[in-house]
Amino acid sequence: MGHDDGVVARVTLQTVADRVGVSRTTVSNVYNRPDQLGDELRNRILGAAQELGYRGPDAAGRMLRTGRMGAIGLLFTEDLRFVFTDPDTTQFMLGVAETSALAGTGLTLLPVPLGTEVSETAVPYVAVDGYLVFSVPIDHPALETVLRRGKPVVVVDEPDLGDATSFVGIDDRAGAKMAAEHLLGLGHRKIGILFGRLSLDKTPGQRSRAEVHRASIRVARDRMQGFEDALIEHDIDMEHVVIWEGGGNDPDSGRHAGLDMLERHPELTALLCFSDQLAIGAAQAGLRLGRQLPNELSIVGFDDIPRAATWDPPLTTVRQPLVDKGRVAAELLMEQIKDGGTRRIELPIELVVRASTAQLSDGQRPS
Amino acid sequence: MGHDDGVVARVTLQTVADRVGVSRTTVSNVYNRPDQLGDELRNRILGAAQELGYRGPDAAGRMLRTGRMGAIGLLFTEDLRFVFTDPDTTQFMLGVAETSALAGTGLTLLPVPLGTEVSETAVPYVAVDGYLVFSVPIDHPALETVLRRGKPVVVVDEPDLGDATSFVGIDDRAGAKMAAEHLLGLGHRKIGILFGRLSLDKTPGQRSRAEVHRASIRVARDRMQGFEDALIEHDIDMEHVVIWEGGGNDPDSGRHAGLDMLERHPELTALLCFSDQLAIGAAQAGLRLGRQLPNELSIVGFDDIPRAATWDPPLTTVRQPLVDKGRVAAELLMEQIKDGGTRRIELPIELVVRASTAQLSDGQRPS
DNA sequence: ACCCGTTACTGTATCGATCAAGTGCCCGAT
DNA sequence: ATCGGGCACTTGATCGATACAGTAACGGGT
Repeated sequence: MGHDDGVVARVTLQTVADRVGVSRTTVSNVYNRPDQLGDELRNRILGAAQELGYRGPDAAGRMLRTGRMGAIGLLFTEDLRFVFTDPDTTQFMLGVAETSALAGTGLTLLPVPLGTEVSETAVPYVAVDGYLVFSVPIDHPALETVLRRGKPVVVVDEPDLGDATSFVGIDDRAGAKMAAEHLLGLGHRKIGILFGRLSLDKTPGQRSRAEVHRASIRVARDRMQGFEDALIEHDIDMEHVVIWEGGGNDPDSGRHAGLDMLERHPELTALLCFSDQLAIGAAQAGLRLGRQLPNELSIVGFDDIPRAATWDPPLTTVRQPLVDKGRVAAELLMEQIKDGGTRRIELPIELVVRASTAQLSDGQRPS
Repeated sequence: MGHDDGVVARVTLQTVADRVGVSRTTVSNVYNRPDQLGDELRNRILGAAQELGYRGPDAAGRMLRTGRMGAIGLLFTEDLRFVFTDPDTTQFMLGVAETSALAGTGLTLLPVPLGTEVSETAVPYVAVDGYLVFSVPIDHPALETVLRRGKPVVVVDEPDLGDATSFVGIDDRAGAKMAAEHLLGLGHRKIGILFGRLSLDKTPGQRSRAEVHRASIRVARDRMQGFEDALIEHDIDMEHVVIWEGGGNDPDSGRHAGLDMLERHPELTALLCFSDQLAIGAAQAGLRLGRQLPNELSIVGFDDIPRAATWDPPLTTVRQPLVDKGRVAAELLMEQIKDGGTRRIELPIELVVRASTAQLSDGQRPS
């Protein structure tokens, strides 16, 4: 060995090659192109490898030469807990997992919880061929780190970085408009809007229209636009629409925010929720306050997570294909790793009308 | 460049070093030991790096030299769907994720679904410092592949490979004995046993005692032993105990198997289930057949997943610390990566009595 | 003036594998 | 007898970075 001794001599391709009396490359071929060798020699080499305790080609050496890492990185800015708990995320992951399994590549989870220094995570150095960025606010520091590495990147939903990366998302504005139009069509006029989070700092509470338009989370901004498109068309005075930020995208946040909203604004007859998770919480809040669903309070969600259909009452919602989103995102990444090209894909959405929304009843009409 | 040209010249440490007029090593130190340089030089180098578009040290090169990959691999033999869906697994993952985040290492998911060739997955080549093997049957081919790489391995639950690897598990035999003793103490004598899966080939149906003892899944064998320990102490004739294999570890399998068991053996007054997931299914089956729980049918689960406490009726179960299991497993792996030592850790278990079990009622007693 | 420790850097020796090109040989076709 | 071509293998170059030993310059203490 050289300067750094002290270790037991490692067994490498060369060791095996020397023992058998062939070249390095030939031994390499045993593992990578077994068909290029005669049977007899291959078995002889395999035997020697076994005997010497050779463990197969070293990952680092191979990576250095080939430039391929055999794994893709998944960037999350939530607590990793989220990945395994939040239904939108798990659905998405299912799609990613399917594609990556098909491609025979590993899936490296890279959680960067709020408050963690990016440099203390594996993000800057981890061996991956590309990154999947899942719904990360544009001002998150991990984003810069990932971009700086210059590897292929696919962004899902957030943020939109133009042609530098591939992008998968939906037409959030149109989806939100559908949801609002549905409620307006049922006669509702006093409609509340419930967001999960508008930016990285998450204090729950009422928000002004302007604040929402300044949100750092694009999806929130776009959906707000969609809601407005419909509401303005129906001559609703936007300045007086009740808007709330729940602080998180989970039923608990939805319940708390829902209680606040409905207590301070009992005139509301319907709620537009940013997600099904929030909608579920809001529905609980409605019930808690003695409102019958959907007759005394209509609720619309977003996403169509599995639970939406089985909830009581089943949620009216805007369906987006979450599993497909994961699948497509992973496919775009593989594509980009292979030929470097970036693409944008917009997945279809659809209004799913279930039992959580109803015609505005006579009793609810302002006299 | 050399033989394989055609690429735009890459920017490496050397490029930057040449530009600034320092040595490669000094540039390396800018990234890895920033404190070893004077401020002025560091900034000059950083400036040049920026200007040349240097993206920071290459992962492959670094790995080759240091031998550290910065990620750990998680081997699963189930569909990856399982990782995000099965509550036992997600709880476990939470613990793993916590520890790995603390250590600043990536988490590489390596699903090897049944029917997939191991060589077509990333398992044999992926860049990881060690593997976490989660409940893999001893005869699974992926296991050999992992072991052959000679990296640190921590096995969780299954299989027990002795001192070659670290091991985290519980005393399954004792846990099962607790569960059985609880039912026996309540007066039950006609007790059915419901397993999820005994080996890789998963056909549901009734099983003999001997078949269970030949199960390739150690946990199943050990728990069977524990059940027997208690039952035999209470003079139950083991040859006539009804044993079922559900085919999977989910509520659906539990429901189907539960229906079969109770229809063919209506004399059963209690069920010992391999997991809470199965117990939930079995409870549904009991209700479907018009049995009142727990008065007309007692059910004991295993694991104490979050849902067990909120199920109706809340499940009596044997608690094992699933999150801790993940945490401890990851810690043992880090330890082994650092100093090579293997250890065995047995986590504590505890019988949690809730409302799914009741005293054998008079009506149930054989006349 | 001398000793000795520290700081800030340089130079060299690898780490292990793969690729592109080349070599020798055998075989059938001309 | 010669040529072309394919097979089975070898040679030489290279991927990018870090560990470690070494050294020049500096400065405080006596």
